[in-house]
Amino acid sequence: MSSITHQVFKRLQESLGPQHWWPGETPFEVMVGAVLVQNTAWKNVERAIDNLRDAKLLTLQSFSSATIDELEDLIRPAGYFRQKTRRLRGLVEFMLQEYQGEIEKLRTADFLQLRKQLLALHGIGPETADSILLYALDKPVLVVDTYTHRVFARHGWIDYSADYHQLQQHLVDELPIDTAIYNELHALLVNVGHHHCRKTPRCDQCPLHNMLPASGIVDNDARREC
DNA sequence: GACCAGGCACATC
DNA sequence: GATGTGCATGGT
Repeated sequence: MSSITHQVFKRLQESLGPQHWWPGETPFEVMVGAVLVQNTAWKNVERAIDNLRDAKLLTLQSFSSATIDELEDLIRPAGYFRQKTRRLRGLVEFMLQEYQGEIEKLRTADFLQLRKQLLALHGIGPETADSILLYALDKPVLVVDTYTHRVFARHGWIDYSADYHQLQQHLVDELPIDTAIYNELHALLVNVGHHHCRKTPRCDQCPLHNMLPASGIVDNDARREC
């Protein structure tokens, strides 16, 4: 018997197809994007990443030797540019200090240990850490976000008060441990978040639109959900 | 002009 | 533990 979460995954996958995430070329670029996208539209992140690429600063080494002023100026379109510049410099500094700036050493480390180290950095919270682990380093870690919370809470599949870890654990418990599934599921949920849940709430185009809450009772919030 | 976007840290009660 | 606020740009 298939869990709700697995049904959601299959349904999204069937209607939306492969998502080809993360939209970034190198592990370092993925990490930069993971920080820059914090509470920000991806379009704005793209501008900042393009700026960094044009300035040849999309490598760990060049990024670390650039000046703060230069980085802030290039990162500006992504918003919160002073904070994000400091956060990225902190992340880069960490990787240089603890892993000699070598992605391969990050990749071969114990990922649960690495997760703790990332969370200890200023400005790296659970979603950013998990995005780095999954999308930059291919670790079997499921990323959850506000869209995930919104969809699952409004359908009554989890409690509104569930925190990041509770939501993540619930989903993982209902899925095989599989990096490819984690990769696609998060991407698919962001996709529906962008195209349905906000712009056209409760539309019949949404892949999840007629999936009923666990209780069978549709509350006002769930009614607004796709 | 208001509201929002793939968070996070910090203050206050 | 819950709730509120600052951070900042660009699109709708």
